[in-house]
Amino acid sequence: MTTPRRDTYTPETLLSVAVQVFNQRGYDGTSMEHLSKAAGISKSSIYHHVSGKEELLKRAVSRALDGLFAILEEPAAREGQAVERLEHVVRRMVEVLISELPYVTLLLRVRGNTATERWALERRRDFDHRVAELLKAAAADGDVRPDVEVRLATRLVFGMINSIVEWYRPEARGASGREVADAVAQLVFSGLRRAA
Amino acid sequence: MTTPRRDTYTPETLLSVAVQVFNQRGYDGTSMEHLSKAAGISKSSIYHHVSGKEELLKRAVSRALDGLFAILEEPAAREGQAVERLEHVVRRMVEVLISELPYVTLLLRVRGNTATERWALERRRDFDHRVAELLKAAAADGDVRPDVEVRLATRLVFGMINSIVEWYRPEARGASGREVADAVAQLVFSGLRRAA
DNA sequence: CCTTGAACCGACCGATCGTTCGGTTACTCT
DNA sequence: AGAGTAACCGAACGATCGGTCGGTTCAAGG
Repeated sequence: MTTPRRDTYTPETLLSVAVQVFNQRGYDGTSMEHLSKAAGISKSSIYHHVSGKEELLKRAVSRALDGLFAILEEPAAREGQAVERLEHVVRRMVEVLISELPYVTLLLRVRGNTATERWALERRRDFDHRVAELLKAAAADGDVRPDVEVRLATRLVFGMINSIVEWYRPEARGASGREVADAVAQLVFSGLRRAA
Repeated sequence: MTTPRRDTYTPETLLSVAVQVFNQRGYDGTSMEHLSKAAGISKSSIYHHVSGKEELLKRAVSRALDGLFAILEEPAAREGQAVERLEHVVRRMVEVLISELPYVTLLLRVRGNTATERWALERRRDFDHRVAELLKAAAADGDVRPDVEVRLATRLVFGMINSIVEWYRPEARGASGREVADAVAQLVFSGLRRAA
């Protein structure tokens, strides 16, 4: 049994510091010196916990991707009408995005310069395609308006959801995750759903 | 009269190359070596045309910001009902974003590490506030649904519009700027406008 | 008390960063 | 032909990059 002896860093606690700095300065704009200053330990000490800068990135984006993919495994995302499953996924995306804000923020900003970043981009595309399939199915059911192209609508909806990371600040307590999810669902579906 | 003698670089033509590379690798992730390779001239030759890396960034974001602010000066953005002016600004934002795609893309990705980036962020905030005022006025007129908070709706709409830079590729000829603007207006306003 | 090992550090590595400098080339104008 | 100059180059600058190395500190376990 290894009990934590004192207040010291683990790869996880170090990650939470690193992700904050990454999001503030950008991954490429963050040096190990920046991280060491923010963490309050020396540059070399960071390498005692993680193998390097890129492992921190990998851990961060993995956490974000795991949270998103888990949504697709939820019962409400797998059973029922496509349009209902879609609405559930949209709402849960907003909630996960907010609960894992710094990690998803970093994920949405990777550009593909390293192998890790390209891997993250690929997994993101997979997820996007899975959601696009849902929208396509809802369109086939006739549950969304037919005058906006499915492909285009998917991208715009993703754009709206993902943009939340650009302004949502949990400490400001302006709106809870559920409230934001409600607003997004309102905007998305009152625009998407065929008028009764 | 200075006629261009041969096919040589000017600050403007060099900028168009640089912005492409910036958008592919990220500003911080782009070295002068990368730029020189992409431009086909030596690293030191770049300094014959521009004062350095940051001037390229400044020129790029200025061009994007000028395009956006010009929208607010158009007659249709200054006269008439607030909700009509808002719709015009939204449509024109999409069109400018697409016609100046690489420059706006770069603008939307700056993080604030340098003085130029912070200046760009500040001007962006100014623009956002101007548009938010329009939405607020439309809400006061009773022309948008009252059950979604104005502040939140503004951010989500901006998010949807700005996200276009993440996927729109002019060479693919999937949809013209006007077609995308139509789709955005459909989604935004069928969700925003009070049912008749 | 003494060994062990996690946590940490300063000094340093080769590589690369943005930038500068002293030229050379090649075109225009007279 | 000769002067002037825009466009360009290779070499090198000090600074900083991500990462390594040989330790030191200190609490836990026997």
